[in-house]
Amino acid sequence: MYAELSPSAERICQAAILHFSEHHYASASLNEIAVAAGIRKASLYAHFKNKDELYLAAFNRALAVELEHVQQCFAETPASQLGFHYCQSLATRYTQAPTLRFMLLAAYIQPASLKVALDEGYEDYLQLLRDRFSAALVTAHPALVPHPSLITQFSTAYLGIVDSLHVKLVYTNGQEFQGRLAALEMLLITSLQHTLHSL
Amino acid sequence: MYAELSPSAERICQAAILHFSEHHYASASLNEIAVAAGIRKASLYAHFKNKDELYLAAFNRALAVELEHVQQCFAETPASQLGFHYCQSLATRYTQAPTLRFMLLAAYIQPASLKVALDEGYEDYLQLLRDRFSAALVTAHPALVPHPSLITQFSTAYLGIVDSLHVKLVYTNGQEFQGRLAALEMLLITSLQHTLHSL
Amino acid sequence: MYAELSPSAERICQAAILHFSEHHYASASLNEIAVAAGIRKASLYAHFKNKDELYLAAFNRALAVELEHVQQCFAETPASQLGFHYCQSLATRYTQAPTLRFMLLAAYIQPASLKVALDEGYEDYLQLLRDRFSAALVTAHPALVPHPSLITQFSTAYLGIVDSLHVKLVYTNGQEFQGRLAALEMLLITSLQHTLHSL
Amino acid sequence: MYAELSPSAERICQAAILHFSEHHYASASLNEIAVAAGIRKASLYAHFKNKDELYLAAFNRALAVELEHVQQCFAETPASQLGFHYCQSLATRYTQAPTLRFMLLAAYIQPASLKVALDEGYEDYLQLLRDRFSAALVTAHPALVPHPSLITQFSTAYLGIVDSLHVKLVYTNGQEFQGRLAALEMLLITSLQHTLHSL
DNA sequence: TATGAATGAGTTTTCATTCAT
DNA sequence: TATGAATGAAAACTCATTCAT
Repeated sequence: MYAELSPSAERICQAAILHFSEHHYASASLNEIAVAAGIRKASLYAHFKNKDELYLAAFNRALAVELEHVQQCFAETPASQLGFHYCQSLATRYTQAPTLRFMLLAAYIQPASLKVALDEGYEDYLQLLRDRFSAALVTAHPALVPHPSLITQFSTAYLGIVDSLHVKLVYTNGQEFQGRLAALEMLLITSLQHTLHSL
Repeated sequence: MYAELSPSAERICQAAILHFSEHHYASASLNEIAVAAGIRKASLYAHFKNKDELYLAAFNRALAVELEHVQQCFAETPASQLGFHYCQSLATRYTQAPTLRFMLLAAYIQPASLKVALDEGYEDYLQLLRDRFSAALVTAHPALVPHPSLITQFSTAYLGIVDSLHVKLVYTNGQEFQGRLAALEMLLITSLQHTLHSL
Repeated sequence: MYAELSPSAERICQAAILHFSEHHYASASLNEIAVAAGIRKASLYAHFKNKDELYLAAFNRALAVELEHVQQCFAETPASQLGFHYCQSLATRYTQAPTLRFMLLAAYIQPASLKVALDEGYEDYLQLLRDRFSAALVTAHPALVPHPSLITQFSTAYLGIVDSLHVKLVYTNGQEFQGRLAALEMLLITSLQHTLHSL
Repeated sequence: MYAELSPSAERICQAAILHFSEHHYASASLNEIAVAAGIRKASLYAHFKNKDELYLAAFNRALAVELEHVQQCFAETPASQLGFHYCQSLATRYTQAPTLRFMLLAAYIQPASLKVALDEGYEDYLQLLRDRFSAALVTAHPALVPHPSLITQFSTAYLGIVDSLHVKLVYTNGQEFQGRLAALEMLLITSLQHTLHSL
């Protein structure tokens, strides 16, 4: 997925993730990242060609961590939960994991030069979510198997719900998160029941 | 709602809205705004005390425009549409109206010094949406009137859907917007039918 | 001594004196002066050609006020006081009269373009002091009349004492002013006695 | 007394002393200092965090030089000179040593943010002068030892004389310096004789 | 006489990047 | 691999001055 890094580069990357989770690309300071990593600014360039490359490396690392978290969430819950365990995890994760904050920031506000690469990365994240949700959906409700368009529709809705929750986290630091989650979960569950009934 | 501006200040404000819709606060350039408005950088300061004040003035203008758009959308459609006409309008509006792009950017990524003012503004926007949706909901389905908690739940879900669509616009410039809208609309509609049935 | 000014110009001048007493030429702001005078910055130029001219006008006014104060001090005290009533007055005057603070600031720190004019003005002030002190000295001690060089020497010393007190005011806001005054007055008085004895 | 500086920082500091001796804090230009030191403006910030820090560093250096000069002057003259060798040295020193000009300017006109530090520095200078003068006084006239209040009074007067000479240097570039020095020295000497006689 | 608007020149400061060591 | 020093470019902001009204 991404290049192996030397221990020093790894340390820089961690500092960068933390910094980039609080300052978007343009207002992030390489100096602060370097100091946080225990080196001087000029030394960064021994590890990364420039700001773009460091940003990308940090993003890929953050992304990998979040992908792993998705995997775990879906692995440790029964299919009947339909991905809402992951939704539930987002609130505390957002406050505790800079990787999530960084990934969302990077997905929403991109420097033009990195737009393509960042979009692709975030698409990977969404695709994984879609796959896991779809799998859980058909496992929990095998009756849907003959209706792939319904599966698509519900998983598309699920992705929409996740993004909606992300937004709540980003712009209000999580207030009212639970209310929105409950309302949207209710929507999906009842809609699903309705749909299953009418099959 | 906001102070009247002189013609020059108005021109600057329009240029600022356009610029701020493409560059968040920290990476926006007063120089570029000035040039776009046909004046020199120093002349800005005859109209606005500093970057913060210009940003706020531009934000309030953009917000007013978006509030007006919400009003119109809900006014020109039957209640049975349940706010989905507004949702539908978002895709083209996002590409054509810098006011919407700016409002979203300002709501998601805020300079610390303006956080409170910007949050309040965006809350106004959300509150208006909630009010209009609730009104349409009870108009279209009077049976819900005795169940205020359901009204709250559906309108909370509606706001979540709107935010979710915003995100699709922001991070992919609208690709797959229609798919997400269809899926979430389906969710709400079927869930609503289900709920109405079981009353 | 200086041109008559219109009432508006007079008001500006007063505001300028106050402002210049707190900010030396280079860091003074015409805008602040204008606002303090109740007009806009551009209107200053209807009364004074530029910053230099306003500065000079204000200086000349301040100087005139201080000259008048010197006159009064010497007029209202017996010659035997030998100018120490004026010295004594300096401490409270410095805190209360912006004219004194401005005159000293302008005498010590001058913009190159006004050096000559300001120096001349301050020389007038010193010359007046010298004249008054000399007059008092010969009045109090007629025995000195045949020794003009002694009169010169003592009045030169007196000017030195006044400047020394000014400095104490300028750089420590008057702490220890009384101590210095007492010490220098003692010096002059005993020296004078000694000199008179040996005539 | 103050931090050791790298050779480059030292060069910058020298340029700063020269510049600050001619322009007080607010009207000094970092650009001119940099150019005088043979570098570009931005490079200053590799050596000093900001204007304040550079100013303070330069001031401390200038102060140290002046303290050293005081030491030397008193060391190389017999006590009977009573500090007037130092007074004599001031005239040429003022024209030749930017350190003296800078120290006086910084003592009289201070940026608010540095007031405390600069005052302390200048107090050190005055204290050293007082100590040296007192020592010379009692060495030359042991009869004063039992009268500490007289010693205080004469040294206070001495400091007043030094300040008075400074002023002459500052506001007239030294014209009439000799006259003032002679007059004030006469004052102190005759007053001292008178006092000694009457013990 | 007053002023709103405009501006060129200047200010301090930050930053990503380079390069010799 | 690390870094001190240097720098061009850019940032926000201030100011004295001008000019049409």
